[in-house]
Amino acid sequence: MTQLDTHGMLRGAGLRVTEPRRAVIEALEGLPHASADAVHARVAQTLPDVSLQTVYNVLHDLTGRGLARSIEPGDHPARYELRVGDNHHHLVCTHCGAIADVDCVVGQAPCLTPDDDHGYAVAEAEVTFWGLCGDCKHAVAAPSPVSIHL
Amino acid sequence: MTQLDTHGMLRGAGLRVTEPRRAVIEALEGLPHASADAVHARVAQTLPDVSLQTVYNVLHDLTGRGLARSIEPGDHPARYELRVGDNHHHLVCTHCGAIADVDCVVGQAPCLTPDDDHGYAVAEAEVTFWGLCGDCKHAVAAPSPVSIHL
DNA sequence: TCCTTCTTTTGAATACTTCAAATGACGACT
DNA sequence: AGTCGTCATTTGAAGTATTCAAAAGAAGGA
Repeated sequence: MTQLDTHGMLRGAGLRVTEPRRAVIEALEGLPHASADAVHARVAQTLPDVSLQTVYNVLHDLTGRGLARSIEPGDHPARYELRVGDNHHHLVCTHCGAIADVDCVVGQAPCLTPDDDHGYAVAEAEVTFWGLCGDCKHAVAAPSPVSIHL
Repeated sequence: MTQLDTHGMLRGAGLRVTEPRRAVIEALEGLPHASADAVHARVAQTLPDVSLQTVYNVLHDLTGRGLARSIEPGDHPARYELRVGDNHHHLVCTHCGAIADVDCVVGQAPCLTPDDDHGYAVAEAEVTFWGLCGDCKHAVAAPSPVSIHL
């Protein structure tokens, strides 16, 4: 099990060390690609009084300081992950919103560049693969007779 | 100016031909990458009684029948475009949300196919380039003294 | 022209996220 | 160890983009 130095992470980023913040980081470690709501539920297991608003605040602080990254897939709620700095992309399930990491086999940062930047100062290339995850693949393709009558 | 056969487009897709629908298609022709709100404003110039709800309905119908495509960039409102069927990507301004088309990307092909699909049935690879558009590049980098005191 | 079905309207509701003011706690400094 | 200023958290509400639902209206095949 990777030992997280939550204290060092926070202090190194210039943030005060508090229980809610440590708990959010640990939640993200256990739940990669978790939504704010999922993080809140996980944090509540050990710190029942931490509000959802605080989770949003913390996630905002973490992403602002580069300790976390937010993923905003289309119409699904935002997800958060601790993997920052490495160049990886995501597989997103169009049905349930589940996310899996895809490592960029070509290695270094933006593996793609536009042929015409239209005057934009391009900072990042984001690749999202849309599809059905293992569970939804079966659920959607072959719904049980019961589920039809919902 | 390209003459749009709105009647043929709608009938060909199995949709009834109505003024609001023709107006939405024409709005998208004049405003590529427009938001629902922007489409509504444009439509209202000729058909003031068309509601925003109707615009949402029409956009939903058009995307459902493959006549239009929706782009959902992070936390910006959804945008719509008539360009469908060709494989192109987008440049999105992180500051104002402006969108420009990118016809093709140069770089390593492996990035457009996941090395490990994690059991997903991948349907599409979407590439989004994030950056600052021409206007925002200057506005953000060198704000005028006046704007600082807002 | 009639009639069925699809569209549009109106009004409200939802989900996710952010804003704001007051209370509370971290930690730099003494 | 104690003080104090600044930053965090809580509480409660507001906001934005979008969707739901029921009733009235229009398209177009027979």
